[in-house]
Amino acid sequence: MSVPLPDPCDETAPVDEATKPAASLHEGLLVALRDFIVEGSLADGARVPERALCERFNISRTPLREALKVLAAEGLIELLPNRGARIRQLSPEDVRELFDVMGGLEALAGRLACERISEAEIAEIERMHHEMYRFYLRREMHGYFHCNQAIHQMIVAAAGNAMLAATYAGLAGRIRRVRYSANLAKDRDRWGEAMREHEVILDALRRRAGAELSEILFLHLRNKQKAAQASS
Amino acid sequence: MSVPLPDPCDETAPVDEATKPAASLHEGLLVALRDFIVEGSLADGARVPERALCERFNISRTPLREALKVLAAEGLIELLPNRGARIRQLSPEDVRELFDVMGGLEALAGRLACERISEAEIAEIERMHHEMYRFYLRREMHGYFHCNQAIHQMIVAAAGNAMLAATYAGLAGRIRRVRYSANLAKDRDRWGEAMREHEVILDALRRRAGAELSEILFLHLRNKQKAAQASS
DNA sequence: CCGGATTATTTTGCATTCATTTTTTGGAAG
DNA sequence: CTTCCAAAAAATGAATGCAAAATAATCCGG
Repeated sequence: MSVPLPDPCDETAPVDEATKPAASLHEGLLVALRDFIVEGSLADGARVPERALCERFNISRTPLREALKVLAAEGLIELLPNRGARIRQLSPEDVRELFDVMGGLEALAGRLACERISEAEIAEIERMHHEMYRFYLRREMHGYFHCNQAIHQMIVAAAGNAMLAATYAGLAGRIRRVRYSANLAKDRDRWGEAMREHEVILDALRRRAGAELSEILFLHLRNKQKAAQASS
Repeated sequence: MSVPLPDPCDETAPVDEATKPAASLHEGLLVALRDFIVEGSLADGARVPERALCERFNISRTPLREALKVLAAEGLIELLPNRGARIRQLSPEDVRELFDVMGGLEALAGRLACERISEAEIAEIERMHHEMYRFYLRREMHGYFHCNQAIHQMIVAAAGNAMLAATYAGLAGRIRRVRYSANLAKDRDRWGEAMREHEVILDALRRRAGAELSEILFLHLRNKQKAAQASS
């Protein structure tokens, strides 16, 4: 009774973020296709078979092509005029650049996180850190990487900046195809070094030393990049 | 003779970057539409008239809708299921977030620029700086802002990181609709302060003090944000 | 005269269709 | 047997068509 006119021009915020998954068919297709590509279902540099994907997702070419255009804008695929799409393969130089940008964004995340992170959030990151440490001691790569990614993700989330999170997620998706995992196996020293860096990161976060954390995070990513590059 | 089979999978690089402008109709439309929106031809929060734009650009709905999807992915517009697109209006919070992310990216740019910038590039930035100073002395806002943007752009370019440049450009496009210009007029102190900050930026760049420049640039953007916010 | 429901119009989303371009296939000449 | 060229086949880019949803307009009851 208090809202007789549900003003049709009032779509500013009411969209429930929790209901997002089922937003629309296009949105769903986009997510599905992105996953399909990021998961590595298509070979690196391979052409994207339009027709096959239409059958695979049971849709016509129109929505598929729309999704393809978006994915191209995101940098996951590239469009060759009159020749369709192909999985974009990142050159070593591209990967280097991506690592640096992600380093810059994580540095920013660290700084912002120090300004607003709660004790509870720090505690959660500490828990994850210790879990990661256990994996490190047992030399369990898979678990270690999972925790590692989770920690970095949590720092980004703790920054409380949606634009940052979105930008970061976009770049993370593009680099996911690059298997920079499994490289530590050949480089035990790097693994230990990374673990120590994480100790320092956590310490700076606890002290809420923004500038310091920012610096460490960037260098941490730089080191990660160097390690990945060396073993590639 | 050495290449009997022009391997159809070898489209890695030959695409001439200089010939890009006329890449394809879709690409052209995308640029045109983006400009059309960024330039402010559509009111903030207004619905995007699909049909009208089709006539405006003399194309059918299919390519237009593709472009719309891409623009939505870029964050310039938002898609309401079954209700079309509307110009995305940035909340003060969004703007705050954007400024921080751009600050983070410029901080990164400054750091990277210090690693690789040439004397010639520094000299060019210095020239622009002095030109900006002249505009400052004469209180010519328009020219001042032009130089200001050019300097920041040059620092990003000097970083020599295409991913960074692309990411930065994307965010810059989104914020262009926000008129944070003309705010210095009401705040002479901020103007002088900004000018002094630019002196420090240039100094750090000359000394190639990466971490220092990084810090200054981020804070410079923070101050810019505060000034914009205060006068809004 | 106003409010609410019903119908008509417009708009959106997707499928289908058409014109070009590209790629493949076939064949003939060298 | 290779190479070049031509025609067939397939794929791409864009326009049109059609069902469903949303918005606007109309009509009827109070």
